[in-house]
Amino acid sequence: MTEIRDIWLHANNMLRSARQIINENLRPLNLSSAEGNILLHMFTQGHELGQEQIVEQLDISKPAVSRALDSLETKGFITRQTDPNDKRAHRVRLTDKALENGPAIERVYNHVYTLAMQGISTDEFDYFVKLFNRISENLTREQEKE
Amino acid sequence: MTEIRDIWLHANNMLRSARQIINENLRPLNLSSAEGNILLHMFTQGHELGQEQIVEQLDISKPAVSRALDSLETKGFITRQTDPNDKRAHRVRLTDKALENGPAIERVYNHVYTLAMQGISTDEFDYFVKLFNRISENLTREQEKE
DNA sequence: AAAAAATAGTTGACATGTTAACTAAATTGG
DNA sequence: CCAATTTAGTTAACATGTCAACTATTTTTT
Repeated sequence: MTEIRDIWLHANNMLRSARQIINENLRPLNLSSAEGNILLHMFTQGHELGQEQIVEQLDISKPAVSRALDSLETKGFITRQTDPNDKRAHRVRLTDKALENGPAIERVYNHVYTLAMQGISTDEFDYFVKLFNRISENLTREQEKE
Repeated sequence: MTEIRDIWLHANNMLRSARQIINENLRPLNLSSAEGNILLHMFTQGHELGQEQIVEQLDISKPAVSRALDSLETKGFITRQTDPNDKRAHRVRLTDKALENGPAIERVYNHVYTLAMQGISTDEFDYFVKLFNRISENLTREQEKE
């Protein structure tokens, strides 16, 4: 019998497994999955972004982004500069080091996505995402009320 | 356009929202969601379980279960006794206090499940869980190889 | 039966996230 | 134009989970 609670088990399991695979495959590059997530986003969505944009687009809290960027900066994958038009804001930019490693990093993520989708058709996948979106919105909407 | 990466966003968002709602609603009972998850499981799956069973059935690591049970024991919701047939193992049992609060706790979780499933039919839901199960297994299988 | 391997649970270190409280800068509305 | 509010980012505290290493038993192998 299908239990609603199974969704939580599956979701947790999917995220944990993916994170573990990503961490393992990023280790040779001296990157964690939290850091890789941000780099991947910047490769595809913009080589220069404000921190606030990263927070919003990746839907992660400001402190989590702040710390991941600290670490990425120390490791030489990004730079942070004060935005001249708004001295509160930081422009985050990918370094050459990041760009050189871009293809390798993208490969790690594509590997995981390919694995996850084995045996699932595009139609099925689209439907799945659509349903997931609805569930996710159902909860977000309610939660904002509280 | 539907992006594979959206699944991760939805999954994270769903789990976070649900956790926050549950935490808020369990707070008056002096329980966290990590603790509530275990109690809920025991209400429905067995008022007396070995720790190892909890680990397996909820798919959470041994240390996480061990610590949540420490806290539940301190708060008086469970007791732990050494299994007479295996002195390594602990029998975890719900206390009267837990049983009294059972209906309230179940209500919190049912509320979240109901919210999440708003506007989604049973058929859609079954299909969703089936697909999720496949994705989850795809990753678990691979990850075990590494 | 003794040595070796497996199992149940705990502890420590750490990964990744959150909220709350703060600073500094920008914006707004009286 | 300036007091009040909002916004970008950081820091501290903590929630929840992981893995690695440990203890204490039990089971298996020889």
